[in-house]
Amino acid sequence: MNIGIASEKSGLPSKTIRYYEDIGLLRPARTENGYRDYSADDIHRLRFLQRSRSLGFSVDECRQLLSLYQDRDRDSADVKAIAKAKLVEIDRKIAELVGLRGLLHHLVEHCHGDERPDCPIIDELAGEGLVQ
Amino acid sequence: MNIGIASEKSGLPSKTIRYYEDIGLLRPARTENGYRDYSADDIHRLRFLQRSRSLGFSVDECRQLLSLYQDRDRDSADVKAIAKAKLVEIDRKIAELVGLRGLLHHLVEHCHGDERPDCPIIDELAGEGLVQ
DNA sequence: GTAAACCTTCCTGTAGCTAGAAGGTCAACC
DNA sequence: GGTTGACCTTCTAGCTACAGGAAGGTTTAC
Repeated sequence: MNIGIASEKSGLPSKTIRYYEDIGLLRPARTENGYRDYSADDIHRLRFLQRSRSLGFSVDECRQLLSLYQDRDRDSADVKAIAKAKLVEIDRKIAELVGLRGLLHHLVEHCHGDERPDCPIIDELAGEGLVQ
Repeated sequence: MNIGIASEKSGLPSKTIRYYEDIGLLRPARTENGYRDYSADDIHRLRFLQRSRSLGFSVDECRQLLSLYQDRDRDSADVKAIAKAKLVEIDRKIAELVGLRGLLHHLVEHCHGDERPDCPIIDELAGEGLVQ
C-alpha cells in the first residue's frame, strides 16, 4: 500500500506519516522502486497513533502506548497509569483556562468598546486595573 | 538598569527579554560598555508583556496590544476586539479539553488496572472499543 | 590580583509537524 | 513514442516561544 492510501486509511497526512517514521515510530517495508509499502498491521498502528494523538497524548506517550499495544504480555495497570497522569494534566489545563476565561470575560464586559481611548483591558495589562 | 534587574522587576527571564528585543518588541538603550539599559518605561512595557502573555495572548497579539497601549489615540474597540477573539478561542479550547477529559475518564474507569493484558484503553485506541 | 557575578553575542535544540524544492516513477491518453 | 499529471522520494527550512550553553568581555568585592 502506498503512503497516499495509508494516509487516507489512517487519517494522517503523508507528511506526518513520514515524520513518524523519521522518529522511529514505525518502519514500513519498501517496494523495489523505493516507495514505502504499508501492511494492514501498519495501518492499525497508524490509526492507533492518530487516535492517541487526538486524545492529547504526546508523541512520546504514544510511543509508550504503541509498544504496550504491541506487547501481548502487557499489564493493563501500565496503560492506566499513563492515562491517569494525562487526565490530571488535562484537569489542570482546564482549570487554568477557566480562570483565564473568567478574567478576560470580566475585562471584556467592562470595556465600553467604542472610539474612546479609555480601556480597562489595557489598564489591567498595564497593572493599573482593579484586578491585580 | 541592567537586564538582571529588569528581569526581577518584570518577572520575565533575561533570555525572554533578549528574545523580545530580537523580535522587535522593545529597544532599550545601551550603556557605554554595551550593556542593555532599561528605563522605568521599559519595565512597564515588560510587565505589560508578561501579563498579556500569561493571559494567553500570543506574542503577535501582544505586539498589537502593546502598540495600542502606547497609542494615546487608540479606540477601546480595537482592544476589545482582540480580547473577544481570544475569549472565543479559549472557550473552544475548554470545550475540546472537557470532551477529551470525559472520554479519557470513561476509559480509565473501565480499565481494571491490574496485571492482566486486557485493557479497554488500548482497545479504544486501536479502534475496537465501545466508543467509535 | 583574582574570583564571582554579571553582561555580551551566537549557535543549537525543543515539539510536532508543514511547506517547498528538485527529482524519480507510473498509468493513461494521443 | 511522447507527454501530462498524479504519485512518490529525499532534503532543507520554517513555524512558536523560548531555553541551554559556549566563549568571551566587564564590574565588583575581597
